[in-house]
Amino acid sequence: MTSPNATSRERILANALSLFAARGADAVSVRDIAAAAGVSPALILHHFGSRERLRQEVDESVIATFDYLLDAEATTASVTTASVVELMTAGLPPGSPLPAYVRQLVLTNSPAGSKLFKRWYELTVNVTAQMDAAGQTNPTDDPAMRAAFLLANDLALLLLQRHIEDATGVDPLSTAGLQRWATIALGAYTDGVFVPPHPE
Amino acid sequence: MTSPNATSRERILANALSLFAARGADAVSVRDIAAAAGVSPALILHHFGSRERLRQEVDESVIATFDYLLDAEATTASVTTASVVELMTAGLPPGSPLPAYVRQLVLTNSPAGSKLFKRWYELTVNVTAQMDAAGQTNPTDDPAMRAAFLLANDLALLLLQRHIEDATGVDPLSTAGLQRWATIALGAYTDGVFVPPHPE
DNA sequence: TGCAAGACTGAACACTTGTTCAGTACGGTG
DNA sequence: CACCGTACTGAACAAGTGTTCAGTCTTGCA
Repeated sequence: MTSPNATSRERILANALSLFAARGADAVSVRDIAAAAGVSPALILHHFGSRERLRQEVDESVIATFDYLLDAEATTASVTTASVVELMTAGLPPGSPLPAYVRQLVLTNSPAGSKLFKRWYELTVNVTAQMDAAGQTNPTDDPAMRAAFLLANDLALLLLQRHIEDATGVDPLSTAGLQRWATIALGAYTDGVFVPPHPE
Repeated sequence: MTSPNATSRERILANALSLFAARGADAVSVRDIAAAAGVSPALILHHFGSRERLRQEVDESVIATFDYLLDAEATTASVTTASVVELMTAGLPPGSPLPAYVRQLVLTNSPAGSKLFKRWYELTVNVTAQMDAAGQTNPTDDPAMRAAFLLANDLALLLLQRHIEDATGVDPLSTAGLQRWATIALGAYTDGVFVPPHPE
């Protein structure tokens, strides 16, 4: 899980991230993390002061990772889909605990979750505004709500991953699943899903 | 919160539901519920045997409520939007803790959450299949994934309510907010959001 | 070599948790 | 009336929690 020559501090952080992601931060004790990292519980308090500060530091590291991913995306690739989920699956190693951790962040009332959502929302507003200006979207008189709609739908895939996998039999975050999902989403957002009530 | 002539057992159930919905079931102690219901902690164990069985009973009552709502919807109204969120906001009293509880259910790995999602998924599959047969939808070769997409987008509104309210300034589950949201959703699903890459 | 600073631990602390249990109050039935 | 079952409580228990602390081991610098 962690490279064996990592410092104890780094091992604590990495294992805390994994455990928080898997079970939710409130369900993980200092002793759990200590056992996973192979250190004594007291060492965690020595390095981080309190359980809460460890949690905050994990939050900050996650936010920093996303800042890095967004920067990398902004410089290298062109603006393609502006999908947070695709950004994550493309930029993170396959077994990364980060998607699960983000799920926990967004669903609890943590300030880090609010920060991430707010950042993604502004990104969505900007991208859709650019597309508006380029004439690539159908006009709307409620761009704020439309951005929220698109972002929420994007995150829904992440939040409901398990349930969607249960229902359809395919992990929607796998390569194959994501492709099917993206096909549906793209089709829905361009051609629509329902036919207009007054055809002609 | 609860009618004063309700039995202690009913008061315990109602207060447990509210507290579970607000904080998440794992963050609520037996003593918390006892204090809210105005009884001793031991009485909760007397009526329900264990904390876990109380939790299960709350889950069952929530599922029963949704069964009732779905039945009522099926008999009275015609199939309009098949939106779970609209079903909830229309069929529940304004201050109901149920939406928040469902959020908790769906986010944790609880069997009750899986049960609800599976039920809603089948409902979505059926409704879209009917619309397919009636020629009210654009054709797709992946109806299973399309149903998952529509359902996930619907639930996203519920799961991300707080964040959407923070970002847009409007509670998307309020009457006004829901109307704006529905307008966006309907427009997106009929006319599309993005213009096709090859216009003509 | 000596010493200071940091990494690190085991044991203990005060507290909260779910649960048990003996016992009280009460309401209906024989 | 006596009796029994049920609702209900206060006190206690064992286990788990975050945190503290005195003390050991190691490392690098004077």
